[in-house]
Amino acid sequence: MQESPPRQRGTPRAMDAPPPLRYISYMQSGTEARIDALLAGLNEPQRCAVTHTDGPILILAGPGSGKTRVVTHRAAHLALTVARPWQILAITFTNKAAREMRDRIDNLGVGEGMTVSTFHAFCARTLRMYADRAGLQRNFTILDRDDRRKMLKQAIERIDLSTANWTPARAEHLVSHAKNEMCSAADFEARADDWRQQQFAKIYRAYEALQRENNTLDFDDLLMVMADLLRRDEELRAELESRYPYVLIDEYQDTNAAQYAIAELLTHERKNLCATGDPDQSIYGWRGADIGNILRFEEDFPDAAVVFLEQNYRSTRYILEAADALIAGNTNRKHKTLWTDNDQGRKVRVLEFEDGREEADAVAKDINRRIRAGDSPSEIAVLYRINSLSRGVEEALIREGVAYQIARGVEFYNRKEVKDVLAYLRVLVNPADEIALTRIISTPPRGIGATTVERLLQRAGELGITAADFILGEHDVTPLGRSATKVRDFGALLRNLAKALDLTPPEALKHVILHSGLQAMYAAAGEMDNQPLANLDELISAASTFSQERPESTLVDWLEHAALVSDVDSVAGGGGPVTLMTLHAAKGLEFESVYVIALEHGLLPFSREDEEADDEEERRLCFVAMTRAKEHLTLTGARYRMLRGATRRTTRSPFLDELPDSAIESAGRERKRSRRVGTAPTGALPPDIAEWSIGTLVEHPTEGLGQVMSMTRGGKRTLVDVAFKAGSRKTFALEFADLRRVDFDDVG
DNA sequence: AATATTCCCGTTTTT
DNA sequence: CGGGAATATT
Repeated sequence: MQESPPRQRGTPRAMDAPPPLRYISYMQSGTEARIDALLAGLNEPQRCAVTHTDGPILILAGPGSGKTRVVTHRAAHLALTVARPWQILAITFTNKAAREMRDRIDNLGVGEGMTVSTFHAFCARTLRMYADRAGLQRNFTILDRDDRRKMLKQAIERIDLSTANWTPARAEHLVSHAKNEMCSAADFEARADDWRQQQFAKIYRAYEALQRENNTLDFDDLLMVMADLLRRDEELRAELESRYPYVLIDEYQDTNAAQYAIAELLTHERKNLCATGDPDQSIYGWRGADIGNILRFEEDFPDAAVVFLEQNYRSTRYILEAADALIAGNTNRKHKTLWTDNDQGRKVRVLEFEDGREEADAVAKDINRRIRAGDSPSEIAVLYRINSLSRGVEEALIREGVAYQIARGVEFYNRKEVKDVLAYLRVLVNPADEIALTRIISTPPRGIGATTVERLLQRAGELGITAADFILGEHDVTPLGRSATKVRDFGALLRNLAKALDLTPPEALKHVILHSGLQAMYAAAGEMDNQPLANLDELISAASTFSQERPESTLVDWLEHAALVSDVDSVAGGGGPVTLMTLHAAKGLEFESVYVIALEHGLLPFSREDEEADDEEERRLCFVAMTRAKEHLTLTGARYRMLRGATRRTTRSPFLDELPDSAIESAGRERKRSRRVGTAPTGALPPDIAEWSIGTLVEHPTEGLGQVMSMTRGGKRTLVDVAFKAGSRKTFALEFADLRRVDFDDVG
């Protein structure tokens, strides 16, 4: 998380009322020159977005349109005119985005004191600060996905439901979904209208109870509880709004109901909400993101300024044309007219192969060829829909001798050794955290097994205390049977480790790693694999960095940081190798050369028999992938694909048929006879007749710009008569014609 | 209580 | 096919 400390020297305390906004808008000398510098080199809509100050504004930013630049310059502009830096709150989804934004604002030299944070980090920090008002204990710990599953499993067992019908994964999905909608267990129970939902309501309720007993929150709780608190506590809501009169939310298309509520509540009076995003890049619907939030913005915030950033600075014309044609197939969107001044470039290649191996070989060879020709490996990426597709490419790259990295393979903080240490710290900070306790009680193995743990938990339950309190409190351990002394020894160990609570995060880590026995355990295994110990060292240095950046931070702060950060900052260098990653992971990145593989029906667009696919989201995903490419874009597929050990015949991705002939060059499988938009096998694309009328401006690949002179609606098709600027006049069947609507949307 | 074995199941995953 | 988790050994 890139947050500023809550208070900066020389600035008012966090909760002091800010000076009246108009009063501080008097500019200091030199400010005008700095504003000019901020605006230099911006295009017209970008400038609009940057100089807008009060009231709601929606910045619809196409891919490669310089959004981050606009957002950072806008924040800087606010700080130079109507606001003080510490009155600005910028919220992102990822830590990476937060860091980037903070760095770039810092470089502009006016960001001192600004709060730049992820949604989750902001909520966690605020909830801890106002724990009493939120009905929480200040030392709550944050559950990750694995922990949450374990706890759900306990919940299911506790209410004696068979886990066969209720897998923790299934329950997790439902709980997460409910929380994203801000639906508590009680709410869910109230509206459960069949037996199955009632069963689930019981699980949810039991899970809530367990969380309370363990003094934990899961990721979704951070948002839901925060939204709920802001709703209930008007005084606090108003306090936060006056603390942060200017709020900026990035990637707004990815907000869920809880995040939407938070955004709305934080800006309830002043409406100083700046939302940036792109509905066409909404790819997290399955995680609860509601694309409707951004599409409804103008209704939710009447009088909102709307700025379209449509000029693309990233990709060649061919790439942009292909991507734009694809996304035009969606109906649930805000129409943008993407354009670029960049060169036409090379056509998008569509290559089809016999099988996955051939495909992977060809991709690897092509990558090798590029690198030999002098291209930088770090500017090359291979993208795929599902992780299991990486294997074939990896093997092919190895055969070719090309170095690669997989983005977000095993996340650092998810490694066993890291979670082990964190579990120790969690128990020290929050003894009620039973998930962490049961993890460390036999890590390293100390002769305490499942049955002993069972008895321990039962005995603690009888006494009405937590298991950790029982162990720490030197209670009578005889009811635990044979392993009683082992438990007593473990209690002594915990008391020794508790010294870590008075140390700085890195020192606490060192203390725990050494005295818990983890050091010895991993050293013994070190003959085979010394990675764990190296990772622990890295963990310590990450904690040191954290401590240096925030000298006043406590162990609780660092644990929170660790829970909300998925990866330590790797040295991002230009000299890195070829990158392999999922389409989702590629969002926000760009590469000179991009290969998107496995464009096959069922894989991209992804679908499963039992679940209905969201083809529009899949199309957005493909759009996101294509628009990562700056110079070269290659789309590949295979006639036969081995998946989960079985080889199957594939069907060409319907998305390929939606790309305009003019922008692609194909090789491989025979093309389908008709590849026109209107007859794409998805059936998703009968042109929206309502969007066409006499006078509509159109573009044709060979004829150029034109205007609809008349329309005739026949039985099955609609004929349009178009007069072209070049002088010609032609009649087309709208369903089959390669006509594109040209729009001139109002800007700002 | 710790280790070997089978068996089961399978998207994407910012936090 | 391959990883994780429930189950069978020692």
